[in-house]
Amino acid sequence: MEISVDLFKKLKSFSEPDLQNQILKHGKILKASKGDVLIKEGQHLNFLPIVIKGLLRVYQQKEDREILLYYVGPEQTCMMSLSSAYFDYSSSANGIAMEPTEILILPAHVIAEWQLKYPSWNKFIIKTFKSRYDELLTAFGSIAFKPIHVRVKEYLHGYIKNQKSQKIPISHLTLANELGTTRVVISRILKQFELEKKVKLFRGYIQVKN
Amino acid sequence: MEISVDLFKKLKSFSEPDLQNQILKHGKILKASKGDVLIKEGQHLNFLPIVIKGLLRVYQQKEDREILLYYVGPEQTCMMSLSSAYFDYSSSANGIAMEPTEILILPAHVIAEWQLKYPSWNKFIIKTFKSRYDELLTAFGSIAFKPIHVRVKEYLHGYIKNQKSQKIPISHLTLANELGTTRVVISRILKQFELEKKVKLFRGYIQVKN
DNA sequence: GGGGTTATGTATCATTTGATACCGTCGAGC
DNA sequence: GCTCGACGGTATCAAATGATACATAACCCC
Repeated sequence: MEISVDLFKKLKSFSEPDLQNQILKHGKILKASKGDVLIKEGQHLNFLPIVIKGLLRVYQQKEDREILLYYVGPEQTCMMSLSSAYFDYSSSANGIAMEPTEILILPAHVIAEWQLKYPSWNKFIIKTFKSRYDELLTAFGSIAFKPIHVRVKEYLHGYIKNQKSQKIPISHLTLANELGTTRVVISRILKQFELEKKVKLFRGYIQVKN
Repeated sequence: MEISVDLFKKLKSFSEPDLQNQILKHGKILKASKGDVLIKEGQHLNFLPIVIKGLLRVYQQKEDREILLYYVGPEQTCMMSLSSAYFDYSSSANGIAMEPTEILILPAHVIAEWQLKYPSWNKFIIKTFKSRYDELLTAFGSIAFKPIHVRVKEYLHGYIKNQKSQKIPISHLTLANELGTTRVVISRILKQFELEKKVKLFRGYIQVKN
């Protein structure tokens, strides 16, 4: 698909006209449907994807268990790809579209030079590295020190804080995959929370009280 | 302490003469003794430390448990400080000198502009971000999916691979702190390994067999 | 050699987490 | 209505991990 200048209404991080021209010249737009797998573990990536609209979920997998690393929302890019693109490494995670998602694709060979030429690009990259690192560090601290029921609680609270809604549309199985555990464990913990009047459980969603 | 040009024999990453001059102009050398705490959780850092000689250990702590994040060796810098220095955040980990260590200290306000001016500096930063991220990701995967005895085994093998020695000078307690668990757990696992003829245990060190 | 400190061995017990199995319910689609 | 698959509840059991306690041994320093 062709790119239009409208793009930069959505990607405000890239302010320099020169950079915008470069992006228009080298970039492509990709549209992904819900459920499309965009990145696979072990795969070499020679492009950098920047989400314009929608949401990607990036996670690690081991046999039948998986664990969330982070989400990539609009104006963000994916750490795995960034590493791959700069250093020709392969990805160590999987990425899947959670909803219909529009992605700007930039070829790896152009972005290294932008790093020096365009301050806003540079800042974007550094910011991405830092925020992804912080997220991962937080997750690491949680999994190293906190019991699962606390992580569940924090997940729920994190959700309602972001979405401003007490109603969390997630199945027990999905929640288990976010936290790297199994469905039964989650069901048990949620049921306990319900007995403690902290939540109310429904099919397909969880209502957090007061 | 004053800086001399000799420095750049040890820090080969910084090749541009201009950058070297900048470093000479703004940098200071700090000497730390074994056990000196250089970074504390929550602390604001307005400088970036680059290790010249020696070793720093960076770890997270929670109550009486701790877990290793990474080591900072010669020619490397610390992720926490990097984040702090670029974004004026506070550190979310602790850093301590493991041996007598010499550190180049650069004030935070100068490094942001170097990022655009000096390609070798830029590369250094990106490389640091990437390798720290990869380390953390590996650690995260391990702790999420692998039982402790496997992590112990991998720690031992990682050590002998780096140090080319089958003799690992570490106490059970220290090893427990590297992996985020407790001494008794480590003793139990190592004893099991010994019964399986995989290692031989001594006071203060572990001998890995064949 | 004595005294204090650190390192290690080990037993016991509780708790957390995970694996397995089975069942009932709900909702979509026919 | 019926069927099928996803979802959730729950019981049972096993394994991993952690907490506590105590004993012994090695080492350091004086």
